[in-house]
Amino acid sequence: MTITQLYYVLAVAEHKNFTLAAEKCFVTQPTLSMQIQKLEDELEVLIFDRSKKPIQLTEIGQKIVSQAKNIVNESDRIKDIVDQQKGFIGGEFKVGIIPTVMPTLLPMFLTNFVNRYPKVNLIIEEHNTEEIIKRLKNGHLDVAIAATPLEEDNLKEIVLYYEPFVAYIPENNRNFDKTEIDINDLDLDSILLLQDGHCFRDGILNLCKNKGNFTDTKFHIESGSFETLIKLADEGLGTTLLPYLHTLDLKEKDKLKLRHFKEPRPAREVSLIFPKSELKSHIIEALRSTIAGVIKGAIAFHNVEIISPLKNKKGVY
Amino acid sequence: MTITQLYYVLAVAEHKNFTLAAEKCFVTQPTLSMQIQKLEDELEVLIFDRSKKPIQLTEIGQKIVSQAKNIVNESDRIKDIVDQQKGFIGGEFKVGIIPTVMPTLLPMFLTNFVNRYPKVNLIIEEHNTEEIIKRLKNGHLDVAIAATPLEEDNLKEIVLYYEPFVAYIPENNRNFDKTEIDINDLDLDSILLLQDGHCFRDGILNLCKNKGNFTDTKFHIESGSFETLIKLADEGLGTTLLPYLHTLDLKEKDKLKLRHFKEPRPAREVSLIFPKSELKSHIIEALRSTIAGVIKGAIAFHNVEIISPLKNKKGVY
DNA sequence: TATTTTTATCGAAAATTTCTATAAAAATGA
DNA sequence: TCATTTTTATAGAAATTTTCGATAAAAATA
Repeated sequence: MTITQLYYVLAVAEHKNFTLAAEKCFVTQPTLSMQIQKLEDELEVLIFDRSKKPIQLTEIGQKIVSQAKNIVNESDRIKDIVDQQKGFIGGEFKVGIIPTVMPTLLPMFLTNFVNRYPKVNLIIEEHNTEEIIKRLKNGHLDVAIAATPLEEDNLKEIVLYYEPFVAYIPENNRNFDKTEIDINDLDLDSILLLQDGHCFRDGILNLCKNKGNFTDTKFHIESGSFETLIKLADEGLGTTLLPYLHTLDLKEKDKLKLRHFKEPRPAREVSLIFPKSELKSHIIEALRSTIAGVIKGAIAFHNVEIISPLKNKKGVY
Repeated sequence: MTITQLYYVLAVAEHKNFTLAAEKCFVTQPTLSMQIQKLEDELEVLIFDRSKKPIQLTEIGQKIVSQAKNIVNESDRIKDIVDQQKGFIGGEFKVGIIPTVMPTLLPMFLTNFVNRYPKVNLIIEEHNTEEIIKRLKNGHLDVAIAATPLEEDNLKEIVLYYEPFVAYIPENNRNFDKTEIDINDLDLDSILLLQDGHCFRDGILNLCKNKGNFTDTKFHIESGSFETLIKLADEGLGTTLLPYLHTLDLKEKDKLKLRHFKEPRPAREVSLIFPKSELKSHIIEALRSTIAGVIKGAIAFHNVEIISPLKNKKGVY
């Protein structure tokens, strides 16, 4: 059994087609067919059911593929280990970002980073927090950007910045006339939230719980994007909370509906998260310093007391 | 990079000698030398420092070896997965056993098992509970026999038997004349115990704690074997507790010093422990049924109320 | 310094992987 | 249904890789 054979198996498992898989592996179809046959002979099992179209994995084939992924993954890491030791900043680098951070943060650092580290092949993926944790742990992501603290075993967190929440209050709302707003002013039943799984929502709910005024009311109107929430709020369906960076993109007339919170301001902690093994620590540090550089100009609320929703934790940002 | 090359690296790392490593791999020394050079060329690092005698791993070499172990381990599992699917009972099977179970249980089932499953290459290792958990999780053991419950993530437990504790009371002790003994009769300060790390000791301490009369006294006399404890007890240094199976091997005159407990009897739960992935479930079941068969005759206290020390759990054994 | 032990290098032999060409089988479409 | 297309398997040759035996070079030992 060779690692190459396992690669070939994974390619066929993915594309369900020997010819296509061979192309992706940059070999001819007979080469790939023979190598897979050799492996099947050695293990004395059929990995693929070739009678089905498209080709299917056999029961045992599924288990073999799953283990083959492990092996190929682990063997790819050898290269990473060597790069790490050499301090080489380059190679494939997979970054996971949560949806509520992606559109605002990514454009701020992307160009900067790829110019500074041209040898890094950056792969950005959007996932929710749960998926991000899973992928960091199984090695499908090298690093992630998400709301913290997560306090997950084997994962390390480095805070990038604290992003305050800003209330978006439509004109007909009773709080519209206030210049600054307090958390307790908000009617929790009418806060519009993001759908489950988005950590930003978790953040807000925890915040409310921590303030001791969280009621178990069901929020029937939930959306996956702030754009929708803003429109719903404008329709008079309630208020919503926006992370500060999102408010920068609002239309001028919508910006008039923003109300900052009184101190301690609710904020979310946004961090770099990565496996404790720190396999790509040099690239991670490169990413951290790039983001730190661009964020400094954008979030200028230094030394203001804030309160982080996920941990009711006070800090200075 | 090939799995074979990684095997070769591991062999040299183990034997610190190319010639010897080549022998163990059943290839000639030039073959092994060249393959390792090829890998070093591909990774562009030196794995071994050949200037030192005996040969040493470089810093990066250590990391590569550690990862190579992973990869080789994971690739060996492919064979296990196939065997598992086929229901084949054979191949390498590593069993870990704690020291306080090893000498009594192993002789009872070993011959029986190897006769019944001649294709299994049984490898027995003695480790303490902590080490066993580690090795089950990293794949160095297929199954283990230890005192339970452990309640470890990713490990499954199947109870083999409940083994009562029997008090060993020297003649000069105030409890010697009792025919049956109660847990509360024992003077905790003078119970002789096994040294730390042996789960049997943990078992007794928990038992005492559960009975609510555990004092934080330091036990200055601690030993690694029951034989020593018995001798110490005979010297008048206190009493000790023995697992039932150990009492069967005592000399006749020492058996006179044994006192069984009143119900509910203190007992330890001895279980098979294995990864939830159940890679070798057929062999594990074969082992379980073999042990169950021989233990039935040995521990004949069925339907007697017992109390298990690790969980203050009552059950019938 | 001679001897032994150990590792590296060389060229040939053996084994393997891959390729091209083509056959066989299956799916598609008129 | 039958020709056409698509897909996989097979065969033999070429290329590559792995291994070996012989031996050189280097290091350790006596």
